[in-house]
Amino acid sequence: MQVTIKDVAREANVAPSTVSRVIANSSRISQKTKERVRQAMDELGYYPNVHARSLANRTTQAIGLVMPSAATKTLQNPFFSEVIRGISTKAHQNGYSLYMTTGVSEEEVYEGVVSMVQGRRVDGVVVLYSRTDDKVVQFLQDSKFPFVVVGKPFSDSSHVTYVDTDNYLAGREVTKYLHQLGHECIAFVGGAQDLAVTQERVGGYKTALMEEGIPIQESYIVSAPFMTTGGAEAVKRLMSLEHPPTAVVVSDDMMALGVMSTLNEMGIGVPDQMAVVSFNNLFIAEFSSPPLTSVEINIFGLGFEATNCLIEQINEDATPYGKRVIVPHYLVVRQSCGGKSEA
Amino acid sequence: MQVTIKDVAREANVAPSTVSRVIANSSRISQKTKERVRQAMDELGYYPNVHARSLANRTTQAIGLVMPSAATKTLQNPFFSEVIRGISTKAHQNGYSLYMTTGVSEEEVYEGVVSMVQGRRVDGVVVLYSRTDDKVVQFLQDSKFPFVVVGKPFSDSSHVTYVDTDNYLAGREVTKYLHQLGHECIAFVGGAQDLAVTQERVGGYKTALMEEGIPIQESYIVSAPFMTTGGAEAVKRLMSLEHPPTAVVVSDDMMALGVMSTLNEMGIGVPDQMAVVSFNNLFIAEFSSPPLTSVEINIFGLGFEATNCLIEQINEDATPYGKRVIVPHYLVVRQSCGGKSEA
DNA sequence: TATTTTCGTGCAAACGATTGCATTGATGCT
DNA sequence: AGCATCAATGCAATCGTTTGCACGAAAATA
Repeated sequence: MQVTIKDVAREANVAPSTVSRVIANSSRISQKTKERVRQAMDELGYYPNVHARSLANRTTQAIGLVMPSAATKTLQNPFFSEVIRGISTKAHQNGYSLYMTTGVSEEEVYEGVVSMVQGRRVDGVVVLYSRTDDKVVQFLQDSKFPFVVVGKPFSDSSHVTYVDTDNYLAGREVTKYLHQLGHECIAFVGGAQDLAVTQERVGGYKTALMEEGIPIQESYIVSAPFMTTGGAEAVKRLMSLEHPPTAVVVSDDMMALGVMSTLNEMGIGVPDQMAVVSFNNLFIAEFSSPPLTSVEINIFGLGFEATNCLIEQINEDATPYGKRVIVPHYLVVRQSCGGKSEA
Repeated sequence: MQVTIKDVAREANVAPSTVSRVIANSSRISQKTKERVRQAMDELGYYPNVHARSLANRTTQAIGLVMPSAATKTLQNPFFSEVIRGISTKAHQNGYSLYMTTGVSEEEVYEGVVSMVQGRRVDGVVVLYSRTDDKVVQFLQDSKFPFVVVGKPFSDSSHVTYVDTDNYLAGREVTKYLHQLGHECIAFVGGAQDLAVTQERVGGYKTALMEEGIPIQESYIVSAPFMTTGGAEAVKRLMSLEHPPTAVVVSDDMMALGVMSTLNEMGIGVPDQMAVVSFNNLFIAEFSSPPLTSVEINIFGLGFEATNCLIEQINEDATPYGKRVIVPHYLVVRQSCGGKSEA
């Protein structure tokens, strides 16, 4: 069926081992032989069998992707497309390809990861989320398998390498930005509470308020599942308060879309009656109306850097100390907060 | 290092072959032995090595994904997240996992596919686009490798199985819809011309005009690369015509966003001064302003069905006749065309 | 010229499973 | 009791590479 290394060897009048060395471009083979073998290779249309190769040298040239358990819903957020784009770019540059399993339940995802690791299907793993008490991260750490997480891991974060945005800082900055625009009643709408992002961003938000001498009101802090629809409920809850806020920090552009759409239905104008600022600066931020003021966090870069770290980790055999990479962010001012004048 | 089948065999006092048969749940092994072996397996924490397995039984339980060459830009369109979501769901249900290579040039993608197929890395392939004269499809067909394309393939489409929307019909329907709303000057803004989608949709558009007795004006048909930014140029060109259109059919929601945003800048109101209808019904359609009237094409379903066909094809050894699956679509009326009254 | 290095290559044993065929002991049949 | 049948398991070859080691010839050294 398949053209094997033996066929090539026969054609070129050498031993299979020689062919193998030619593939690896070993310096121990003479130029002349190399050429002869190479010619035989493309005459026969030879392609190495990946599995035989992986089996023999215990390497796969593939990296595994771990998505949040509800892969189903989650993949809808362009965040993931974008981070995968970053991962895939770097991976491809280094001759790695991508491998992904999905699962509906958290348990399924975990099983997927285990069999991917134990089954030696990949050389390393990048984890695309980070939540409290996550079995996956724990497992990877215990098995001393190369991995990096996008986002800040909880447990023992000093020993795991991760790449992240400084979400705490970003949360603080945007809150201060709103305050500078004159807002005193600033609310926060966040995604799932067990996600690191949410916690960091809300932490920054609180700090900013404190620093500005504004009391923190728990009723101003609402959280909802990470999608557009969640925004609706959040808004309704906020607007039914005795003193509704005049500005809101939303933890994700997608959710901000939901928030704005609901505000619109309720006849509340953005930015006149409510300022909205959010995070991620997805392409939709530019085309919503009004266009969203949002924090550009360079999602592509997160994926790219993560893969970079992972590949480093795969290549060094020493289990590395946890390394952390912070990808810089900046606020992109559009129209959802008014304050166009602000730099 | 790794726990192998031999370790399990030793532990359970049987031969490796018996363990293998237990894994495959062969009926030739007695219940008693099965249990003993299974116990040994999880005592030792055994996981089969995927590559050894693939090598021996010439199967991988993995499906390859082929993205358009400019994977880089393309992945930004939520279309791909969504179709992958469908693919991944079905794949996972049947114990397959996903494998993707990417490449920046068309040539790189092609090489990726070839080595994925010849290297026996996957059992089948789903191609996520279809353009004229595509080497990839040609190659897959020549190698008699199981594959299915999402979208309508050009060459010899009778022999390749594909799943698609009836884009021709959809194009015709939306055009008629606009006509029913009273529009006579209807333009078409499409994506890359060598994509099957574009051609089909514009075909339907033309047919509808003919059927309604409206002459086709070539200047009303513009095409631009498949993203938001392309929309801007298209609009400018259309609005500088002597008789600008009063309605426009846009080939993709993303592009429609660009179109609407440009119209907005130019002070042209939607839907009052320009009706806009588009395709795909991405989540953003719901949250744009005004919310987009768009054709729901069930992208998830496209991916899901495609994978279904692929798996069928993998399991039958007979090379199947090209099978075609058309996933139904329907118009979701929102506000970008006005005509709320229309059913 | 004899002896050590170096260079280029081949041999054969892994890597960790699967699977056709042989083996064995028990059972059924006459 | 003798023989065929059958169920349960083991043996060993195979899948297509890689790689440590051995080997002969050529080059370098003494």
